[in-house]
Amino acid sequence: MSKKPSPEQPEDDRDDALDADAATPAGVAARGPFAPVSSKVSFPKQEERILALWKEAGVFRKSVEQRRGGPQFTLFEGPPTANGSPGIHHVLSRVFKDIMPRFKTMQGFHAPRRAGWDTHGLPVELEVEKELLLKSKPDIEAYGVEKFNERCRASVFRYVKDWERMTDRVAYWTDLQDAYVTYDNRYIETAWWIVKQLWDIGLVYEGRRVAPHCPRCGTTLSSHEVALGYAEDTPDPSVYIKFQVDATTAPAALQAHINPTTYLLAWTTTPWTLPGNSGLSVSAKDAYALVRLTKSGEQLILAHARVKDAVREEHTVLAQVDGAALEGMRYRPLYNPFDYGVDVLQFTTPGVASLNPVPAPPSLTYPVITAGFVTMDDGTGIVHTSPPFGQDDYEAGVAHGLMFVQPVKLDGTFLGSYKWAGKFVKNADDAIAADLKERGLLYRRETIKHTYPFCWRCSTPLLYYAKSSWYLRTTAVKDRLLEANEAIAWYPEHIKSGRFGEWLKGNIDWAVSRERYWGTPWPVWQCRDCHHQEVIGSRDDLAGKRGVKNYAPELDLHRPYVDAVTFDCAACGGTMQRVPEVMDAWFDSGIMPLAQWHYPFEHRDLIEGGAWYPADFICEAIDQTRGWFYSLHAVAALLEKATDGKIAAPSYKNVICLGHILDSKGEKMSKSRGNVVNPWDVINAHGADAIRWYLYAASPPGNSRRFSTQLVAEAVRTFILPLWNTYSFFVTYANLDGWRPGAAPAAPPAAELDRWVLSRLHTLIAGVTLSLETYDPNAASRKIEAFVEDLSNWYVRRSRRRFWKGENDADKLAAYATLYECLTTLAGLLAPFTPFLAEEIYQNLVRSVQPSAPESVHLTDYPKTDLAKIDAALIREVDLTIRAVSLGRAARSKAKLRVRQPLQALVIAPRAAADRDALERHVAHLREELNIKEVRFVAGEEALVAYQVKGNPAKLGPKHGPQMGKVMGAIAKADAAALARQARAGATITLDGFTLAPDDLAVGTVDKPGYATAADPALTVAVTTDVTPELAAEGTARELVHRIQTMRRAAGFAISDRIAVTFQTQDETLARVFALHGDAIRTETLADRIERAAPPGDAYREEVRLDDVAVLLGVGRVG
RNA sequence: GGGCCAUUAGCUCAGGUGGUCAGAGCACAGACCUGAUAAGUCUGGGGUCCGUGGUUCGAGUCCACGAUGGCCCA
Repeated sequence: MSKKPSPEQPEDDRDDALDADAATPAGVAARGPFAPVSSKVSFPKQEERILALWKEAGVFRKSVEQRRGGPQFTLFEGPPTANGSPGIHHVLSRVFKDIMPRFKTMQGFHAPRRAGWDTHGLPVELEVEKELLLKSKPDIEAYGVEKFNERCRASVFRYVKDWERMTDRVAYWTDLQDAYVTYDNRYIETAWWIVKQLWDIGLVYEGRRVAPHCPRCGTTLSSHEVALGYAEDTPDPSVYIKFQVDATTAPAALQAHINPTTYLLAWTTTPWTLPGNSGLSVSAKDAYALVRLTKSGEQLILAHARVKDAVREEHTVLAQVDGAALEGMRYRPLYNPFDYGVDVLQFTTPGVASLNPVPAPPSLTYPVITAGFVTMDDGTGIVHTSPPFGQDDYEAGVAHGLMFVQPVKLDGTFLGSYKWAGKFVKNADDAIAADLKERGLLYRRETIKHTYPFCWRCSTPLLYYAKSSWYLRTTAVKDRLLEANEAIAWYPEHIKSGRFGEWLKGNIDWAVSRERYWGTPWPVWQCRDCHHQEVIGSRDDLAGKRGVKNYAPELDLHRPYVDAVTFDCAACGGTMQRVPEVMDAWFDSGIMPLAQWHYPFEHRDLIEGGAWYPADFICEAIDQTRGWFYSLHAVAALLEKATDGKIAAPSYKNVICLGHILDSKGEKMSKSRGNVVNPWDVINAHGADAIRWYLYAASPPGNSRRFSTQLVAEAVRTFILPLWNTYSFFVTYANLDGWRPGAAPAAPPAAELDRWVLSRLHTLIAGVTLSLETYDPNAASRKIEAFVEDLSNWYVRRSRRRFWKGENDADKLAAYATLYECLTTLAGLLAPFTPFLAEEIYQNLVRSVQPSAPESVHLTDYPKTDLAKIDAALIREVDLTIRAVSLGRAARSKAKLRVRQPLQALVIAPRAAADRDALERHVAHLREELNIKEVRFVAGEEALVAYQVKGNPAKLGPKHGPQMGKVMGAIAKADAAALARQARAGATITLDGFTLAPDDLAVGTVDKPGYATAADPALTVAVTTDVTPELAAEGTARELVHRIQTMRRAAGFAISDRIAVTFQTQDETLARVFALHGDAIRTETLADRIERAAPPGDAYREEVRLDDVAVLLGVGRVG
């Protein structure tokens, strides 16, 4: 091996990596075409330079534009809110959103991407309330809705610069300039249009729903807010109430036992809801008992299973019936609302949530109903039901046509003429209990502690309160929701029928209005006089109304401006005024497919032509199943019905549903815990590619994942650096040789190594493409990792001498062409994953020598598999060879024979004949890798190892007990090889009358003298351990080469410097090594001469010991 | 209280349809190799595959119940 003259490697970090036309750095006389690549590189700095290049050349725009005319690939951006700074979980979703359109673009799809911002909603209002120190809705109104909404509008883009910087820096390619914004008038107009379409076919209605309500703030709380305010161990009354039965309505089975003091016994922790009672719920399938209290003679009806806990006095069970039999039985109200001046309404048509006033009947009774929510876990199995309070109660009221008695005002105080009128509900509990006790209707009273929600702002207990709300009748399209879900490909798949499917099955109508300020105004106008209602479907619609006032074309459609617009009532001529509600911000997000284009007022072709509807791909975290995933799906199904299928469901075809990012301890990241990872710390330390690669490769996207900066650093070490080193290696040698890519060689390369790695490469292309086409970036990235491992640790290692040799023969050129193909193909494959690294490699390896090539890797086509280059058999053979090498190293290690010491033979005993044939084709690699003179094959491992068979006392003891000694003795005396063969074959062995199972024996192997072995299931590999004086001398010579090379480096010589070597030793054996192997040593170390002499004064010298023999070595530059 | 997911080595994770599946990487320890050198290779220790029952000739793998954690709902 001869070393060619070479320039010194530049140490500086290159600054012109991307500038293919830049002059070669001063002082570097590279003959090759490639910019030198330092193994020390700052990836974050390099990425910044690449960002600048993309920006300058407009690469993103070009990548989209050049595919115009290709099939469309549409991504819907789930709009984030920019009123908080982006965290690592936002990086996660941006990165997974990014990869698919990049991949599809390179496959020829036209994939325009449009950003969007979610700008409405309670979180925005809360931020502003906090800033302005406002505490309630009255506070906001006093401050002024106009000014309040101005502040909201100003705050939503507070962190938009941070978002844009992060988006740009992690290379999430999306059009931020043309982002859609949900507060835009055009966006709102589309929202109105959609509501109108749904209204016209009866999918919109006004109803009530039970919502957590803060009586002090006068507002509904979102579930998120409720979650903030739960207090455990809240004491509350626990009362058992007696409801007097109407004897004539009792079921036949009980009739005979009913007396005038027979009661239904119910339990509640909220006595203040009792005046609103209008029904008692029982479980149809459970047994109920009529019990007689011995002492008082009173009779109670309650669940049989609850008698023991609820009735703690002497009693007898008189009769028993199923809950179902109690249905329809009636009882007298505790408080007849007609006597207390409270409005009485009723769900007059069971199943319809519509309330009508009812007149007072001559004698008022309420019914017993059956309901699914009744359990036998606590209480009496009879549940006091009050439709104005509690979701279950309300639904039961609708289903059974119960009366609706609301004795409590929104501020939480009682109205009417009750003794406790004007009191706050919680303060009325005692008065009500006392009143019932006085009337003999209180059976028992205790106090319990349980978890109860309080307002997180003012600590007022929340009331579940039936409030008026606008609904979208999603239940009318429930079947379509389920059916269309079948057409969506979910990743991971379990979401489809699991979390999302279950949610759809339990579908209830969507309460879509909010009594708030900063949101899309609900487009219903109502007549002040006759309550006639109209929905406005567009600005023109509003402008054209008869008698319209306060409307102008430039009108901001938000509150309070839109509230001022009135027009004449078509029914009575009165004044039509907008109702006060705004829309749920989830509705904003759900209509985004149409609203981002101001459909149908503009861009009809984009939607109706199918380019922008439905989406091919969306991607968000799992918490969106009931958020955006649902709002999109629900809007699609409703619109499908309203447009006769013109806008069809589903509105998206593929979803990657991401798991959450947890901290390194598996806990949720939250500001209060202080365990939030700032994405910038990670980006600045390791780069965006590192964080991207980690997120793709570490675990399947649907799993929640523990995150730490440490793990990103690991991704750099295990993947990015090995790839970078391979690339750096290639550039270094290609430049030394002046190699440049030419026309691809027509014939397949002669070297098996080349054919092997290309076969691996093209298998990889097929695998990665398939994985990405099935939305599995995780599988794709793992395949790439495995390939880079093979490329770096087998192909390059095995090929190093081919690159290093002096002459530029065909073999060397083939090696260059092969490695070049691998690296440039990897650049293409990696472009959607690690866009910066891919670009760097592409710019230097392709653009620099091929000015006509596309100016960015992101403008190239995705690599395509050449099936002709795939040789599956060869891949298996090399895999076997790598394993044999690994075993050979293990065998050497066992015998403590370092690889620098040549050994005579490697002996392989393959189990399968085919493996022998395969390995025989690769003996050259085995010899070189293991530093072995010859490779031999033997038929069975008996030539290499002897068997040692012992009894396994743990197994044999229980079976043979006292006979153990005999059994062990028999085994010891028997033929070990024969026993081993039988045991390994899994046969039952009979020995001296004992029956032995295979695992009764412990089979060990002992290397035969002269061999060290290592084995895996397919191969046993041995090295000969005899080191002859000749081999020893050769080993010492190699050791000397190594020491001299190390000294060259320590002395700071250049790779190509020629040297003179001197040595001094007392040991004649060592001196003979210099004599015998002097030529080899000189060649390897680029030494002109070797002399047994003292080192000259200017030489670099070291006293070294080789196997306890001292030698003074000196190296000096010559010439 | 309900639903979905996860639980495999100290850490991060692989382990289609039950049959060498007890693995990889990192970390740790020891050794080796090396002009890709702030890389690389090999070896080793370390695990009741969360627990308990069940189905089966056979269970990380299927079923039931339970525990812990995450998420979404009550």
